[in-house]
Amino acid sequence: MAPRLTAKGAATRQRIVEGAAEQIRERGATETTLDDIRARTATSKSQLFHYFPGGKEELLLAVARHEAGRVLSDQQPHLGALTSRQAWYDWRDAVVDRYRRQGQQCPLGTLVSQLSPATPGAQAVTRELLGSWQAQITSGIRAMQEKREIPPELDADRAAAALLAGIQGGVSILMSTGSLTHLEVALDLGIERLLVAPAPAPAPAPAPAPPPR
Amino acid sequence: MAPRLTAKGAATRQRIVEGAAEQIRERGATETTLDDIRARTATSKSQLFHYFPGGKEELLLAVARHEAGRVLSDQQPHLGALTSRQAWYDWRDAVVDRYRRQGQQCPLGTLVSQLSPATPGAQAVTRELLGSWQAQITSGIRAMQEKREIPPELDADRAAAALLAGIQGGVSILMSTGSLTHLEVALDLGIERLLVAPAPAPAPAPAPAPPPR
DNA sequence: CACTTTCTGGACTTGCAGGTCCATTTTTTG
DNA sequence: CAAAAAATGGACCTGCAAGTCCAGAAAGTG
Repeated sequence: MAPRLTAKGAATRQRIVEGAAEQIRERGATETTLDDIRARTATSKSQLFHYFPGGKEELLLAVARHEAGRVLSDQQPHLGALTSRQAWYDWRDAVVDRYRRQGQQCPLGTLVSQLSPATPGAQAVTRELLGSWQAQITSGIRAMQEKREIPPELDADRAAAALLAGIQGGVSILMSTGSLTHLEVALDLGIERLLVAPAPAPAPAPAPAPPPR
Repeated sequence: MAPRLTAKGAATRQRIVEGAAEQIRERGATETTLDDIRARTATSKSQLFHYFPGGKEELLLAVARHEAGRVLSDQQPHLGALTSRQAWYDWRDAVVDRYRRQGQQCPLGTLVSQLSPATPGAQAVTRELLGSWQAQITSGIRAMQEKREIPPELDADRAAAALLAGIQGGVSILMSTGSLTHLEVALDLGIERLLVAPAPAPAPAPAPAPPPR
């Protein structure tokens, strides 16, 4: 079934995925045809189907995987080591920068929406991306809690989920309006909420009764 | 240019928009063809182009406007009167409920991504929706500040922007993974942050400029 | 150096969705 | 009620993009 690839074959396959990713970043997934990809990557129709027997859908899925990898790697090394206040601020800047550069193109967004709502493959890719992203934020929060830079009673999982949601929303607003401010605000306020109390002293905090719910 | 519509014509046009909206909610924008809409609304090809001379793009734009209206009206009356703690909690529930019911279909999301990234018309629709949404949150925050339920030094605009970003992100994660928890967490933590300090404030508090829009 | 497998080129087929056209019916208007 | 304007039905056209096919070149394998 799975034909083994030679070195040359692997290179071609790679070239196709990367070229398709570029094309999609520039023109959007719906606007991208197999012929566009063919032209840009200097390949023939048969090569496309040779490496992606499932046709366009399989190719798009491969591109989605490729782009998902980029999303996380573009945030490194900060995201992987959120162990100091400075690291958090650097990470924040890296995220803002990445999306400023990317502008209004959301490769992943358009991809998954093109792959129809709930293609199992597409869901798996986003699920994995979001899961890994959130896990790294969570462990950053835990690290800061151990250093007493974040209150230990805070629920790291929920805080990470909220922060990730803010980022996602900021990005999605960037896509649809072109404005970067929501992403910035979501990150700034989200991080500020975490790091605001550097209290090394677990002194008697006269916290008022927490609200219902 | 603009042919005046008779009562019958307006009704037909309306029927087309609503039928198209339903179809798109069920099957997604990319999967919806003019023939699907034709069949569902019992119209002919010429009617579609009679009422939407710009073809599919114009029709999709009209549907987008229609759906954008629904997004806000589904949050009323809570969103329009965030003037008590209870109103905020009710609003929160209304939002969660709306998207729980909607499930993994995001009419607007798929619509704007189908209308290509940055069609001016599509941008205008989302821009207006987000603007109005955020403005209503902002004035809710201001109202609570006047009642001393939210600290007056808090920047209402930024807080509203962050909250809206959280909601958007929660929805977008719901679309791609089917999980509602991020939306819930974003709302819960976002509101909690605002309402946490019910400080009754000292008497001679000089009223902070209450510029109610 | 045979010979097998993988890789490549590109012409061809196919289906379908968007869009056009015009004839006919219904409604409005004076 | 007659002329004009709007609404409707549905056949038809057209282009394009996905997918197929097969023949031939290149690369590995013994």
